[in-house]
Amino acid sequence: MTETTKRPEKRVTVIDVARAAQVSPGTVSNAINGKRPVDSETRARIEKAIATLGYVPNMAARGMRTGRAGTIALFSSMPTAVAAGASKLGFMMEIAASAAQVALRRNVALVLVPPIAAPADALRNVPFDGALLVEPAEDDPFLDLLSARAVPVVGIGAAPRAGMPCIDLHYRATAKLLTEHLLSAGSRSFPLVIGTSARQYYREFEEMYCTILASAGLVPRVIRVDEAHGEEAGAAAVEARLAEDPALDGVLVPVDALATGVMAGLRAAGRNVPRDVRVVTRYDGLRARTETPPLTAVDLHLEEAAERGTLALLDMIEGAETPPVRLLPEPALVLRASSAPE
Amino acid sequence: MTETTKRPEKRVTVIDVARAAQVSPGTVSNAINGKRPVDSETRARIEKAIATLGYVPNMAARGMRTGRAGTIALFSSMPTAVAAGASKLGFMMEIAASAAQVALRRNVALVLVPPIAAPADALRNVPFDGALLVEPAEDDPFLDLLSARAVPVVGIGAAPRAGMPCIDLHYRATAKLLTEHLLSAGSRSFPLVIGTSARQYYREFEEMYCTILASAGLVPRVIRVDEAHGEEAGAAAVEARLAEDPALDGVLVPVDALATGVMAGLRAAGRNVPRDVRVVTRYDGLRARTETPPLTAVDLHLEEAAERGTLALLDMIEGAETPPVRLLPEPALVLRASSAPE
DNA sequence: TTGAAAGCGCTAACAA
DNA sequence: TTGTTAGCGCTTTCAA
Repeated sequence: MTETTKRPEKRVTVIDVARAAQVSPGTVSNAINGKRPVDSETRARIEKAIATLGYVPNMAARGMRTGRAGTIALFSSMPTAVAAGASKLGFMMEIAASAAQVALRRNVALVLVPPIAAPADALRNVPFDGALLVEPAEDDPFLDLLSARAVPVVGIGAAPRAGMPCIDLHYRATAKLLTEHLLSAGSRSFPLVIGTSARQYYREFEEMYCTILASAGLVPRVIRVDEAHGEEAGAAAVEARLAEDPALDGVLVPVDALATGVMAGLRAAGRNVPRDVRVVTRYDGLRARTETPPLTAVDLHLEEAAERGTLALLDMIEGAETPPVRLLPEPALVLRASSAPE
Repeated sequence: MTETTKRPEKRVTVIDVARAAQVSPGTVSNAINGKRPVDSETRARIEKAIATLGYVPNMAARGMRTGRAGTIALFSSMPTAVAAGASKLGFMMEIAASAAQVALRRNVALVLVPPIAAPADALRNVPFDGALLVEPAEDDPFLDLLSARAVPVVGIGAAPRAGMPCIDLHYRATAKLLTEHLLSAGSRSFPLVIGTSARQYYREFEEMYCTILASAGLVPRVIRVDEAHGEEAGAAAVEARLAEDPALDGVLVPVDALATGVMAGLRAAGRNVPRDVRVVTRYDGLRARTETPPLTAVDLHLEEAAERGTLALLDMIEGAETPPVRLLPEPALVLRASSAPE
């Protein structure tokens, strides 16, 4: 039984390449990674050996040495029902598309973590060097998971915990924009419809809305509906409200899935949008654009938010200090038929 | 200098946990992974030690032993210009959302790889156990990368190379559906507008379109435009065609970015859709839905395609044999105003 | 049910 | 510019 007969075709390793190229494994490594200069002739031999043997570096082993997974994770925690349906995770996916491209330019890949039942379990074997958290709730289950991993985290929206760097999505400015738009379009009696979960997003919207209405001499009215029930909850809420307030002439409903529900409720109640009632929402996604009539919404500059968040995260992973909050351009109104002025 | 004074806070490892729980590292591993039974009392000690020390397993080390990265990658290679713009990678992202959820249920995460300039370089340090390839071109740069990695691959659309398992997106049936729809809606002179790259998608569309038109006694006309030029190319193509054929009364333009361009071209030429010209496209994404008027498109069952593709891939990774082609429900027409019958 | 020990493949420190 | 060597943290035999 000679050496040449050895059967079990093992994985080709640096050692095999080194032997074939008559150099040491360290030199092979340096030829591949360019961390140290390698003589061009030596490099040629190594490259030839790599090609001949069909060597593919073992990422896991490399990761073990370097301490890098080569990936970052994007988490989105919105209640599934809100995210699902027509716009199917649209908000998250819009961020994901940009983040993935930016990260890849720095040789890091983006891992997608949509809302799931048992995150800790599902991610048992999934390595990542850092995380982007999209509009986390304050009791977000992902937060524990991430603090256990002890990796850098950047929030997109607002920081759920003090000290977490984040890309500010300008909740207050957005609320102001929409509330004042309804006012100037002529609405005088319009509730704010938001979800029940604990989110800074809701809190700041509510605060801004109430302040503006009060100073305009109007009565604010906040309706909370369970996002988990999606569109139907939105429809039911607006129908109930119409019964109490037949003079209702607008609805500010930032969550797009609820907005679609509100539209259905108004249709069912025989109200015309925008003639009788104006409706505005926040995220300018598929739902807002394909509603009949299409909904006035807000350009949040999500693409830019994703890019900055990703770059900040990559910097943190590489050990850089990061300013806690990165600024975005101000949100801009996207005017559509649902809130045409009188 | 006592043991308690050791300063450099090192990572907590199985060894530390084992010491604290007074067991061997192997037992800690088994307690965590449940591969071997562990006495419940012992397990309790280990769990306590893990909690106390804040132990987090090192995924890279685990991956090195098990040979699993814990991720799969989703590649999409469509020319950027087509994918970008309003519907920003919509097709890929729709698949991604479903695939990510299905994969996570099997404790595997999805890595997103949108079209990029230097894929081999960008993915240098990114480990994955398998790949989904969305509508690959025949000379797709990702194919080399994947064969170098020697991981299982599943195509979504059609297999670019013989032997690759794939989820069939029914190109022929889709082409038939759209062509016959235009015919039965009353169109008699309608070109097929497709891209210039080498894709099975285009080839099968062309073939089916030509066959049907010929057997209806009509003259097929195929217009190829460079997808990289996006909407403008579509607009220019249809305007040129109108000059040659003023009787043009329909356009079959499967690529949605080109369809948007065709619509713009028709508008510029003063043609009304659908009164003068009917337009139909394939992917029922943001573009089709928000065009004015909205475009007739096809329900490709992308969600189901993504799910089946992902499951097939995971099975392959686990060593199962996979039938080369998985069947999907037949594509279904989504009728919209752009092709209303006479 | 548990322990001891080998070693996965790579990179980085040190030496030459 | 290159070689030598140690060891990252884990799982998995084999033995008890």
